[in-house]
Amino acid sequence: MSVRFYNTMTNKKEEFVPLEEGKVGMYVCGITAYDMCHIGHARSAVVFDVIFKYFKYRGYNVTYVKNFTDVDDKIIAKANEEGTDISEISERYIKEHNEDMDRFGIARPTMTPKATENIQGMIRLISTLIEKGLAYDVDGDVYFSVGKFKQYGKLSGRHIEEMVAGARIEVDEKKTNPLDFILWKSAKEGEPWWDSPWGRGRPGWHIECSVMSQRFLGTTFDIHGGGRDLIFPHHENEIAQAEGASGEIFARYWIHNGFIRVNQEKMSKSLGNIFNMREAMNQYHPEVLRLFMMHSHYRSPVDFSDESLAEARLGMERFYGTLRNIKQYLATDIDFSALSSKSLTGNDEAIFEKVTTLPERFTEAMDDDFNTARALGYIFDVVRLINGYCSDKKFRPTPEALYVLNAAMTAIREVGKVLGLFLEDPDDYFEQDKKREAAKFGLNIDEIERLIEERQKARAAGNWKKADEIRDHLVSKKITLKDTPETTTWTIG
RNA sequence: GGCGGCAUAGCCAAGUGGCUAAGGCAGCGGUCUGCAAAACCGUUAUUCACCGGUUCGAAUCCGGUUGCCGCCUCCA
Repeated sequence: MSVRFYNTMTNKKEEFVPLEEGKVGMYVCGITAYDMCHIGHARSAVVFDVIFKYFKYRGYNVTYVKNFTDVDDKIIAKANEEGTDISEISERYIKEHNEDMDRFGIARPTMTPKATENIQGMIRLISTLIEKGLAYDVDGDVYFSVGKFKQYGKLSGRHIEEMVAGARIEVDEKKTNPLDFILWKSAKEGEPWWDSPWGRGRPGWHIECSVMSQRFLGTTFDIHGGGRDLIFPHHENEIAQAEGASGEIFARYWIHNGFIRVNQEKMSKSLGNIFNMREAMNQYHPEVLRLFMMHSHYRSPVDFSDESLAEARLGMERFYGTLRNIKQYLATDIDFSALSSKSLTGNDEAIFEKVTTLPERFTEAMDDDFNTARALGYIFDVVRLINGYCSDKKFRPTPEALYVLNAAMTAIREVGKVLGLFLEDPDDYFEQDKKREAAKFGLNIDEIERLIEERQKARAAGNWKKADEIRDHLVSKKITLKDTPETTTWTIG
């Protein structure tokens, strides 16, 4: 079996055959460093983080390159606003980006090049394009001549003539064809610049990705990814630049993630419905946000709302609840180290078989276009199975049972690691959750625990009326109690 | 105007030619519990927006209709 996924270039699911056996070269368009990251950036990061981790899980040696755009109009505007230079702005937001992504459980890519570190490579590529007659220089501005690249539009399925007729394109006197895009911009007063054969200026947006991807991954490489909105014009232009210059195929497979929506609308700055990552992480555990995203296929749009996040939180509670349960059983001093799967019989054996084959089902789901939703379904199956196993009246924590539970935990953790889930200690997870929820609802944890203690005394005395009064009071504050013979635990929400 | 995507139970969401249409949330009945909660068991779509067609057979393929969304301008 091999990994299959949807290739935007062909609009079909295809079997993935890497250029070089056992290796994957992947380039993903990163952020323009001029503002805090929002959950849309987080989704893209999660999608490619999971793909990165999954290829590694499948035994590939992956080189994952994700760039930072650190020179651009918006960065310049912000720098001018603050009376500083662009590097201060970009460095600040790259730092914020890394902090957010780390907290989100996103593994650092193999390489994270910056545009400004690759200006010479861009100048070389632009020069080649001019030599080949695919680009032209007008007063220090260099444009790509779209009409000269026969395959223009092959990724997005567009045709040059139709786009010209489409008319929403700004008229620029300097361009031969209104669809031509800029490769090099001449510097205006007060803008950062680099020397070039066409005078002082800076690169256009698209050129950096053509250069950096090929620099680190080769002229032709395996996978290029990014958000759906980058298909046109960004990725189309990257192809034109790279393939126009080299005459060879640029990226062999294209992966694009779907968008985050809010109330059925795209989340965008112009609509003012942006949720930034940091804010979201204060409201929900990063794993809850990841679970929410992975609940849907990576190419589908997902609707971001309090309801959907609350549901993801409940799902997370289910996973961690089972892991906590297993952890408690394993904390006893029953020794199961001498056992092997051969020692198991009957139900123990059947459950063991089912849980230890989870990675196989997980792989089957992920091999099919990174189907995280189906994979999660399989993990939920194991959770239900284990909960049933433990809650059976005949269940006893025998060494055999603990051996099975340990295998279940190992299997869940193994696949969870690829998805970036279940990485917390279950008790820590619930502790964090409690604090976060308490802060959200303005509740005082000490006060709650004092009331619970008071209720415990009433319960011990058989004063059910008082115990229930206290519980009702807490329930009205969204606090749920769970009594066990010895103690009472509680959760919010 | 051009290009593309989506439509599956109360909600979220897999499934893209053939076993009983995954899984989660919510609901209902039961087990457990002082009562609850959690957990478990059972139950909840003869049916996959609508209309035609292809096929022995379609949620899945084809054509049309309706609705929603994205891209075509910076955008993950």
